[in-house]
Amino acid sequence: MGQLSDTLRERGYRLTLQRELILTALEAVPGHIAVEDVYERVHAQFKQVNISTVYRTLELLEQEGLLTHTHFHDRVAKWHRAEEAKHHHLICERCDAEQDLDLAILQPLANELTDRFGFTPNLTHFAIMGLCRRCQEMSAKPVE
Amino acid sequence: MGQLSDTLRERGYRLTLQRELILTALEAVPGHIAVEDVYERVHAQFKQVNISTVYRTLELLEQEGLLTHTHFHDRVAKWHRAEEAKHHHLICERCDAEQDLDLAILQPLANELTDRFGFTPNLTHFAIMGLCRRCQEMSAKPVE
DNA sequence: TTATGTGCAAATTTTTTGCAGATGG
DNA sequence: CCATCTGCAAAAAATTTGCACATAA
Repeated sequence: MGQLSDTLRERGYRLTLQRELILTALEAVPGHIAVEDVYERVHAQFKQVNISTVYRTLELLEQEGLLTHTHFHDRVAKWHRAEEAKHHHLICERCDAEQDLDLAILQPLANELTDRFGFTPNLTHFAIMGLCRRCQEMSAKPVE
Repeated sequence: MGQLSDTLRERGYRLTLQRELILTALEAVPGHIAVEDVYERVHAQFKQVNISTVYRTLELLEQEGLLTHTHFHDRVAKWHRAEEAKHHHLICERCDAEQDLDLAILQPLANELTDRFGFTPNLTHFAIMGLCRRCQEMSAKPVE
């Protein structure tokens, strides 16, 4: 089916029902997703799936370079497909909206960091927090 | 003494020995510091200080806008003085070295995000992970 | 058949909280 | 004096692990 499962099978991993469900859940969600959310989606379909299997599968996928995780302002890990690493995210701190961001827009900054400091940024783990247009307009008129 | 304690006192908070020690520890460390590290430094000097006091003090300082915290690739919160938010950090994923980064270098990117997407990035919480020059040179010749 | 994967329950790690007693101003 | 802080111990939240059993290939 999905691209992730193909890759796993090709590399000699077993395709269990649990893994299929987890992979499907990941493919259904465009942006970042917490372990807990993966678990809920999977568990809704198949009760006896355990959350430790979710953890183990995500870890496996990360080892295989298919997934990465980041931590935003809280301590909960958020996962997303490595393939999507081409376009990164602007994440609104207030409403959690995610907007895609093309890698190209970060390139000038990346080049400058390399030129000036010899530092090679890892843009795989990259998301910029802030306020989206809508929330900013709302915060113009006081709400709370 | 330190600038942080002055500010706290001015705002009507009590300056306990615990707080003094925590503030001194924070002022002694330039970059990011984990709760555990603050605790160790403080605890070394004054045995009966409890780690929950460290948590509570850091939280208070964040409320007062004197400190911020971020999460890097692990789930442990890393704290740093808000005053230092003017210059951000390049952090090496391999050796943990931190290099200061002037806000100015991020300004073109910030402007572009605002112009193109109406998105206002929160540069308070900003650190770029990657490989520093030294680690990169080392990884040229295989080590492991 | 059997190496790999899973469920379960218990352990770890990081952080938070309730409460009774201590203390700065 | 007394509102604010702290220590302690226990709870919560997120994640990891050991082990016996299950199962994809």
